[in-house]
Amino acid sequence: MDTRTDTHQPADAKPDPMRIERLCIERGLKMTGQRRLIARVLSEAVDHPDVEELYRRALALDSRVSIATVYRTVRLLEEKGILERHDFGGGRARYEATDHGHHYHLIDIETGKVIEFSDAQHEALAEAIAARLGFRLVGHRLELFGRRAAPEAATPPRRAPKRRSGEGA
Amino acid sequence: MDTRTDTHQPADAKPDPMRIERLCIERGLKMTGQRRLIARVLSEAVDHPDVEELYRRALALDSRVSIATVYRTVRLLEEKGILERHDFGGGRARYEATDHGHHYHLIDIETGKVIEFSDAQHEALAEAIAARLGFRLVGHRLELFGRRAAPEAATPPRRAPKRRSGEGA
DNA sequence: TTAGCTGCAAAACGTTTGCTTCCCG
DNA sequence: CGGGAAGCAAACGTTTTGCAGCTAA
Repeated sequence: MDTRTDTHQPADAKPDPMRIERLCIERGLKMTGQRRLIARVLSEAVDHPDVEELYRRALALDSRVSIATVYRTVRLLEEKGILERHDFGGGRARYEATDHGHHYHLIDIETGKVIEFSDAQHEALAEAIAARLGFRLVGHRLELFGRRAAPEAATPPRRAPKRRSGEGA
Repeated sequence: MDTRTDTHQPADAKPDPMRIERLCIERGLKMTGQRRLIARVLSEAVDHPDVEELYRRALALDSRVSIATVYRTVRLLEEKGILERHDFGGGRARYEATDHGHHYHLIDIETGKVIEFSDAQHEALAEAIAARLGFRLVGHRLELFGRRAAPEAATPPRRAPKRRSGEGA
């Protein structure tokens, strides 16, 4: 992790459509057709889709999946440490593969877009704070909520989510 | 906010049982019996109770409240900026008064206990990162998940919450 | 062969809401 | 008095689950 605070959203995309499947096999998971399908959708995602979005993408490739299986699978993969669950508000959990390094999120409160960034300085600070409090850091998350800075003109209005602060995949 | 990373959980407790009610009146809210009751429970809380816990505490003082009112009230107070909602995992929202300064949370993953701390250095860093990404920081949250450091002997086992990573108020 | 996965529909969960009655201001 | 608040129960949207049948290993 570098000191530079760099964005890498659709930038360095996921080149390998079998990344996740490989991870599943590594952890000894039985690979069924639908798991392979969901794994592929996850491998190709460069965003933070929720279950419904994953289901939609999976259906587009093969209609023989049910949303219950998507739920069961993301849960399984989360338990196996392959996926990370996020709650960015909006009431639904959103997922992301854990295999592209630890990073943080900046949520654009106007558009709901999530920007990823990493920051070594912050990493160190978190570690230091935990130590000072007498803890060994196991995990941490930093979420910034911001508005695009001045330069731009006005920004388009936003639709209100059911409740909470949310966005949409 | 000072540079020192200091804990202040049950430490500087809430001395004034009418703090929240006063804030409500300041913002022009109509004060009913149940709002006063809920405000009092909130004023006395030194933790991060969820709605059910608030309801339980309120009931103990006066049985003439319904959980629907608790829900409506926390939502109202959140909109008014008097309360802050947190999602520490566990599937239910947890609340905390906003009137004791911006701070962060360290969640002890063994016990589920939440420790509050503030850190000016981190505050500045968050601001800087947002600026670097071209955003004006509107809000941010930092959550550390840790395990009590070595010195202690073994730590007691944990009960598993329904799902997610959660804890309990 | 069989442990374990899938689909379906129903249940569970936290939370919101429609409606009527009640009360604060 | 009038507008907003409370209580109840029903509705909601997301997620989990029981069960019967199917499938990877």
